[in-house]
Amino acid sequence: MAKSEEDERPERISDAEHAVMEALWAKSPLTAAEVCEAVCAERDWSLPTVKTLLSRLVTKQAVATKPDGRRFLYRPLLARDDYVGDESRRLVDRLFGGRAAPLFAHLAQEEALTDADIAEIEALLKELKQ
Amino acid sequence: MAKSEEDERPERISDAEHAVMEALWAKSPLTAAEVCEAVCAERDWSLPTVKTLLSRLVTKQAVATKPDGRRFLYRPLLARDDYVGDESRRLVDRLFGGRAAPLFAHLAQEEALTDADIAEIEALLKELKQ
DNA sequence: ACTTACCGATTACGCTTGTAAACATTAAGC
DNA sequence: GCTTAATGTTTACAAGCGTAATCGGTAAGT
Repeated sequence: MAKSEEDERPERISDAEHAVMEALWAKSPLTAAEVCEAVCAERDWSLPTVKTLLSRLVTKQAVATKPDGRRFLYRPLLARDDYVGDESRRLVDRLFGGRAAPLFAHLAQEEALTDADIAEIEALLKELKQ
Repeated sequence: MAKSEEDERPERISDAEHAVMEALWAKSPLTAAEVCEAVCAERDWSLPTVKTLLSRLVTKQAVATKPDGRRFLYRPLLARDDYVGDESRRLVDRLFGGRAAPLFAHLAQEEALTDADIAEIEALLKELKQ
């Protein structure tokens, strides 16, 4: 295994592509038509658009295909947790110098925190501290 | 005032543009050359690149200019807090259905929370709860 | 006054993204 | 067997972005 050079270039996933990923994370595998059923109404897309996005995601190795008769079944290769973690960290790094507390302060300030959020975060903190 | 149609289209700020904004948020007003001093080394940019980004930011009404002799002084029009708030909310909306608690769960999981963060968040929670 | 150096403005150019049409292939129905 | 409908592939094209060179004006030095 001396050769792992052209390997993992994490290739950012665009906004439109992300919508497709969400559909596949919600349920997979799906055909292109099924993905369209899940997202075309919401985003006002046509089936060809979804197909383009799916191919790009395949190229980016974020989605895998398995032939099923004449068509393909699409399945996420990238785990949602990984994606979400990467994106969150990117934001925190870019805007808050990598520290989460100021992010929290901002969300609190904007009243983006519900009571449930606060309770949940408290519970998490308790766990972290022990 | 019946006419406020061509008004505020919030025009997303790109990644490169954001770097320029950070320089201006750190200190302003600055000349183009001074902005370059602040960011060109880091991002490996040339002065013309910075000038392009500055013009685009002016077009997007995120930066204002004031003539100073033959050159311009650049100053942020968009407040950092507003920008940061918008971006944070966008992320939370897109990835966590608008709820902040799952974001924290993720950051905690990735050990992106330092002890200082935890202490700070606790203090904020205390304030929020009262 | 003439040249020079410094600026903003204009133009450039390849890449990604959003959005899709056109094309090719093939399974299925008549 | 031939047509049609479904499906992936190829091509398209405008807008945004990253990165920058060039142009044109003008203040400053000589």
